[in-house]
Amino acid sequence: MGRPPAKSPGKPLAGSLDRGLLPSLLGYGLRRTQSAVFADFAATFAHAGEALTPGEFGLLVLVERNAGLSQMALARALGIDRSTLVPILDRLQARDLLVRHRSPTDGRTHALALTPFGRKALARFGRLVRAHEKRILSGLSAAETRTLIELLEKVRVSARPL
Amino acid sequence: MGRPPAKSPGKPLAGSLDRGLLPSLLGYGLRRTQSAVFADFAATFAHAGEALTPGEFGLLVLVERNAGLSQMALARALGIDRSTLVPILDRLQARDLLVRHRSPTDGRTHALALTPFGRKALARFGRLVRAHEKRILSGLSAAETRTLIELLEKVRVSARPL
DNA sequence: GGAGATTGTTTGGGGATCAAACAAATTCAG
DNA sequence: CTGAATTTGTTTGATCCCCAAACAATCTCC
Repeated sequence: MGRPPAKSPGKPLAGSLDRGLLPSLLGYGLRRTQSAVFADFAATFAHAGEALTPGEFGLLVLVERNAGLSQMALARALGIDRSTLVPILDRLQARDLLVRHRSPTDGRTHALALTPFGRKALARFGRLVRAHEKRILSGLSAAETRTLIELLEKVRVSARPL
Repeated sequence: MGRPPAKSPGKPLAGSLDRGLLPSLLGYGLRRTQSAVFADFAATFAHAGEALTPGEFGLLVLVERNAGLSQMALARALGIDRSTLVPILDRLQARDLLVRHRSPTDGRTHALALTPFGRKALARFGRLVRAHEKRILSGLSAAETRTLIELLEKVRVSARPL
């Protein structure tokens, strides 16, 4: 069988693997960057003694800015199933960050809102997120940052609708 | 009960929610874009009657280009724990895409390799991935594509609390 | 009033992820 | 060479995310 010129057999060099075409793929770079950013987010919060995921932060911001919204509306905004949202809200509610009020106008829905404690916590979280963003963007100029966010949006609209 | 002609204060319009500062955050845009790209990837494969995740594709490419590597080396390259890799390889092996050979030089390790069927399948997968990449990048010029991948890499370098 | 739709929840089924414990094999110290 | 330490793959246990289907409570519309 036509074998390429013999390489050192057995042990591939630690750390440096042949990634083939992967580095040229946007999807690959996106996934790796996302993973690194997520890790930086987690580290930023852990260092401050807080615990929160990017998804939870986004959810809290949405609830703060749209007080009284229903779980269905929130699930739709997050792009997840309404049944997926239930345990997430359970956890946030157990942490006293938000509450499910009964809607006075529609007995089926829950009106979501931050607790006073949740509002204070979110202000704290927001400061951590800004510090985190500042760090991951420290290698980019303001113009590059704008370009990056803009290009990501362009990609998003070209991808198939969910 | 007459239905109110105007919007009552509780109901935000479907789809348009106040996202506050989220759209200005790179992490948020990254997460949403990643999600859309993932959905497009899945749709592309489903449309062709194939089933594969981006992670599985990356894994198969790594094994193809580095035949004989161990599970530890692969896990390290993927940035996941070696115990996480086990069920993933089980599934791929059950689909006859790859095999765990016994290493002749080190009885502890498994030498991973694609099966002949796996190589043929990966060639097919590669064509689907290129079509998928072409679509998600259809809104960008070649220069913009290069810029995007380059900026993502810059971010990855800055986000390194690992 | 009653049929049909909506909402939140529960249950069941996939997976992804890590940590800890283990057996088998290798490497290393003495 | 022999026993201790390390490495590798696996199993188990714990969270977590995701969806689909079924269900009761509630609302809407005819």
